[in-house]
Amino acid sequence: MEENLRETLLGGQSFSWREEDDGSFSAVLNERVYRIRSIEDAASDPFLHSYFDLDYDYEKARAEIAAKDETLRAAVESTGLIRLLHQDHWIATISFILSQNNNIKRITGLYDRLSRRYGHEVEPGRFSFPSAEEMAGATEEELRGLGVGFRAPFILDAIGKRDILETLDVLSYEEAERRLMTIKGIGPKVASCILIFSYQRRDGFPIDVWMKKVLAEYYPDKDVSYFHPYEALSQQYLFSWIRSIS
DNA sequence: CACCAGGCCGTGC
DNA sequence: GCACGGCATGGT
Repeated sequence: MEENLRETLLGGQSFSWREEDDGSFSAVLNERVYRIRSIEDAASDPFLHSYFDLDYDYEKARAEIAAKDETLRAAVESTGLIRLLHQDHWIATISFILSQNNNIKRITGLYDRLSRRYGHEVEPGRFSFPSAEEMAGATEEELRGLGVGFRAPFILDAIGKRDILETLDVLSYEEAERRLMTIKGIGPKVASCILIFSYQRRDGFPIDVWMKKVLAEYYPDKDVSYFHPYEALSQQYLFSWIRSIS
């Protein structure tokens, strides 16, 4: 089966990527614009090599997930190969604070507005997502004016507690989650997304409104340990699948 | 008009 | 500990 780059980039892990009219994908990351057509384009670039987690064997993981049960097999076969991105901590933190009680399309729009307002232009018309320092002068009124709504104070709290993000790598999942949740607007679901998509914690298992449906309907008598050791990747396949058939 | 979206917070019990 | 209402905004 083939690489599903669209699902990896646009399926809710990241809000940095745009699909161009010619079918390529582009994003402002690492102080430049990246444009790629396929995963092969990432192999020669050190930043993208890490970003796309190219050293992990996703074919093997995918095969083992598919062998677990019929639901996972259907999810894996219908989706193709998806990866878990290795994103910047700050970008992931703000992105998933924005994500609560929101939809992917609108999250992407808010991400763009924050970039245009507080980031800097690395190419004509292309703005970086702002660093915590670039956002440090933001006010609640300003943020609400961009449309973030009730998430404005959460973003301000994250700005003030940004140093937390540099302390999580050495911690256990539970301790890292606990520390992330001291930031307002970060609960278990948002924390799990940050830890998976930015800290390579493959044992996270985000449960949002879509996953509640999947678990209730297909795994009523199971708990998360059932998906071990592929909790995060299994979740991502199930998330993509349930949305595609709903 | 209602209900929903990659939920969380504050309150009440 | 768990249940519940509220929450900004835009789409259906």
